[in-house]
Amino acid sequence: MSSRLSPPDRPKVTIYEVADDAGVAISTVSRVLNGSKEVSDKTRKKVEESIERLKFKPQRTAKTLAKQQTHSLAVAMPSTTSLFYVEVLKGVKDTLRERDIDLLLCNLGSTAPYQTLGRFLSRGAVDALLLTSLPVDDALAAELASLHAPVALVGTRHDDFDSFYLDDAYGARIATEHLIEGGHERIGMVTPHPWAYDAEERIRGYRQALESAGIRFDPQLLVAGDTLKHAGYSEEAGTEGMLKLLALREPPTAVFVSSDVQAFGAWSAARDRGLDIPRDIVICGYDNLKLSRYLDLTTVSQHMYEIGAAATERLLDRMEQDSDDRIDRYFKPELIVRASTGQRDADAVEDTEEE
Amino acid sequence: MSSRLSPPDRPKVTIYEVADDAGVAISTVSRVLNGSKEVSDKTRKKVEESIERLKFKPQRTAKTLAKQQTHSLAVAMPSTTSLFYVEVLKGVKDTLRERDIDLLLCNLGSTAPYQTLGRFLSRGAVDALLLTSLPVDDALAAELASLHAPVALVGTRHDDFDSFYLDDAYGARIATEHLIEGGHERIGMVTPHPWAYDAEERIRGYRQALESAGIRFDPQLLVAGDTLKHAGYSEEAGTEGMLKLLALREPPTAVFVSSDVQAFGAWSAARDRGLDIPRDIVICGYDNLKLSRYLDLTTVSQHMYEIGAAATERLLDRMEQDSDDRIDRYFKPELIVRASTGQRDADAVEDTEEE
DNA sequence: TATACGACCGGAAGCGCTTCGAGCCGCCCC
DNA sequence: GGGGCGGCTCGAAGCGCTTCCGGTCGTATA
Repeated sequence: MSSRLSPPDRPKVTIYEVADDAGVAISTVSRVLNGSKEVSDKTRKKVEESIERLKFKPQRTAKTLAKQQTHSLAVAMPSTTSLFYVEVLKGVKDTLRERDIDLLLCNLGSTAPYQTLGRFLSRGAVDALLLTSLPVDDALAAELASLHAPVALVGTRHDDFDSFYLDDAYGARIATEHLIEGGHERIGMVTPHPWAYDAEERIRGYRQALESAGIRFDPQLLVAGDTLKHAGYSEEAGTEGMLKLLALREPPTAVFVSSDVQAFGAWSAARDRGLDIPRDIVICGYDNLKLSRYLDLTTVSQHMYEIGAAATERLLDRMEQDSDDRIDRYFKPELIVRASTGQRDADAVEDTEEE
Repeated sequence: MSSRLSPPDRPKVTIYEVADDAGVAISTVSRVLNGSKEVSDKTRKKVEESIERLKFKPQRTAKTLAKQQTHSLAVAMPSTTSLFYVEVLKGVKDTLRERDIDLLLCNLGSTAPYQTLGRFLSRGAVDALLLTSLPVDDALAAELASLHAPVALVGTRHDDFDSFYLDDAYGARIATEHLIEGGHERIGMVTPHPWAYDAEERIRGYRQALESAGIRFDPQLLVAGDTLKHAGYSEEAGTEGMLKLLALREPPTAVFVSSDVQAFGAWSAARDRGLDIPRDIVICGYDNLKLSRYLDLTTVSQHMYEIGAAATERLLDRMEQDSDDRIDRYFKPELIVRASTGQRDADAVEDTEEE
């Protein structure tokens, strides 16, 4: 237990040494560090020279304690490594670029997201929080409020916090309508276990579209994750869902899958059964992952990057000037038609890779 | 400028309140907090009750200052959002799970990775660093050493630091050999601008394989990123590279592409030209992204997840018990044969999604 | 019964920075 | 020439924890 927690022997050059060296008080050093104008040019110069000579680097942690600000922004997401969130994260990171703000990652596993988040927040070490996907109930709302730090919600919403979310119902509706326009009537849907708000919404959109077209909703055609071994937005879930649909006495001729990743799984399941896409069965995904283009997968674009960027922007604003009004903004998804639903590839938009 | 940097009015309950409430000294409270055994059961209980009653949460930042430890691990990578690094990150995160350690992300853009890293490190707020891909020169080595914190290198190596890297030459060699065994002699290669060590190595492996097979190396068949508009491991780079190869008087019949992402680009370029894969041209990628399975892309697996996990494990070990010996471990890539090189899909391994 | 010792706890000095109140000095004004 | 006013600087008091140093007991030992 007494493992030598090496008290690091960093050749600590502190603000005191600088002050000594420059022959001033530490408060003066602090002032030049922070660009206060209450310092004469002469002493400023002197201090700057000492800083340079001593290679002094102000220690972030001390400032943190003194100012009660951590200079960090946390992003909490169910799975940092899911392809979906990668896009959001990229939006965050790009708008954080060049800012002197640390990016903390918090992974809410899928098992106990609320506890994980709670534990993370109780460490009390963030100036702002971007929370994705997790539905905000009253308990969580209270916890978030008690942070006394700006919070932005992405892909979920709550009256008390800035919310940036998606019209999932709309997205599902335009996807389903597209399938209907393609002449399909038996349209299946594969969706994850709806522990998240968005899943419900997409189901709603799907049913709306069917209804408007006068197609009766057949419960058999709706495969939800909670009836499968694999839940969530995984490929395996997609595979399993598709197999279940194909096993029906009267299988669907078109399938709307709740995410591209699941769609990949569904796709390979169909292919393994010897089915040709789109000849024998058509598939429409959701998310518009960049890679979907290579499968020629029709899908729904969610502008995740933009959302991540917008939310971060807002957090930054509120970090330096808090405001009481709440943003409540939602993004409309967009249908991207490709070959997997029988249309010819008509990709106009080419998003450019910046990295 | 005098933007009200809201001095948060958090109902601060500190260790002092707890001490007051429990009728003990703050040092005792601290001892209870840290599970010191030098405290009687009676007082411990008393203190714990006060903590509970007051809902006291020790403030991480104060501890940080006092102990000179930040309880955080930073991961620095060229592009946090590249699909490649996502796997590494997942390995990191999974082994960090349940540990009371913050995960900081540092994005070295591709423009000025060294500066970006330098700036990040000078903030001096990490207990450990996992650095990927960036070649470590003497200046950087010195900088890293001056951190006085454990450092692990992934995908690059240096004598002074724990290194976990890949035998890129070997990976490229087995890929190329596979193509040769398929009866190909005109084998192209698409590689990014070699600002990274691995690119060179892969070129070396490619040439080795050709040489062993008695095939003359044709410079025309090697398309490097520095001759293209799009550099790096992007799809666009792959597309452009493939087009360049196809434009040759005598185009290759097989192409080894340095990354799966580029391979996707190359793939679609070939397809757009009306070429069938693998009938007209075969393609082999590198990385074994999960999604490559859906394109049936032959590729080379790099075990990125395992590497990320191993490196993190090591960092954690050294955080609590530093050691002077250096790990120098490299991982052998593995060829994954699929339909894109004319073989029938033989996927045995099914990695399971855990999230 | 005196001594030693260990368990337990309080006090106080940091950790390295920010910030506020106060002081000094030179200058302008009446 | 005295008072006042700014510009500039210093000193010291935090920020909320950790930890070392002693001190006070109660108990075991001679």
